[in-house]
Amino acid sequence: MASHTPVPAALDVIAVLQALADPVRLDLVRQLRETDTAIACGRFDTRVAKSTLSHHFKTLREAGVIATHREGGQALNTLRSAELEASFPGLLDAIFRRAHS
Amino acid sequence: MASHTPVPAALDVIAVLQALADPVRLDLVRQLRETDTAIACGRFDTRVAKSTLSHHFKTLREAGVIATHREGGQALNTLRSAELEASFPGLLDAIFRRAHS
DNA sequence: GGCCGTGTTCGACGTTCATGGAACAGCGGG
DNA sequence: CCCGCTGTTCCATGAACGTCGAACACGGCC
Repeated sequence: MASHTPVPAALDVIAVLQALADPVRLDLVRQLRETDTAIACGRFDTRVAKSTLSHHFKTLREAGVIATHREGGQALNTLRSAELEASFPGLLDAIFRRAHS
Repeated sequence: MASHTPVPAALDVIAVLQALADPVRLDLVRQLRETDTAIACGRFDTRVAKSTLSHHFKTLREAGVIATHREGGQALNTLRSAELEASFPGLLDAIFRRAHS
């Protein structure tokens, strides 16, 4: 299951930065941030294989950047904005203010 | 030479995040940020070998996070705070507000 | 039950990376 | 001139990473 990955107790700076320091993952986070609604794994705009996508989601989940909850047949992903803002206020703002591509 | 590495024209988000997403490098940046003065490569508080340290400095330099200028017998490193703030305002603040090595 | 859509897991492959030792270059001081 | 200090480069090694295809698990739906 997707929710099998435990949510980290405290957000680790290195883990979060490593999770965001990848073009594909940063783009996923960007899409989550733009819509601000839960997005199923298969609905993202990306060119990588679905197994690769699943791996990236796992990385983001383990870093505490996103949360995944099953609903119906699909896994809905949400950005953990509140937790990120609590640990690193302004981080995503700083990254995406100029982050294109 | 240290100054042989050209300063990147525009700061790349991925490169900056990758540069900061390493415990050793993040600690180097933290030390530079705390003192806010130029620090020679050998003056940093770290446990890695000097060749490893040189490699990390190269990474930080190529990402545009730090600048190195030779003076006397040693290479003085400075944090490129202005450029970082211009490209990603509040990034370092967000990272180090809670980043306790 | 059988099928299909959705995600995850499992190798596997190639690349990148962090690390350290050794050798080298530049520079200053005796 | 030679020695010591500082930092870089070269090479090697082991680990981690990104990528994909195939196989599997789960849940609706006909």
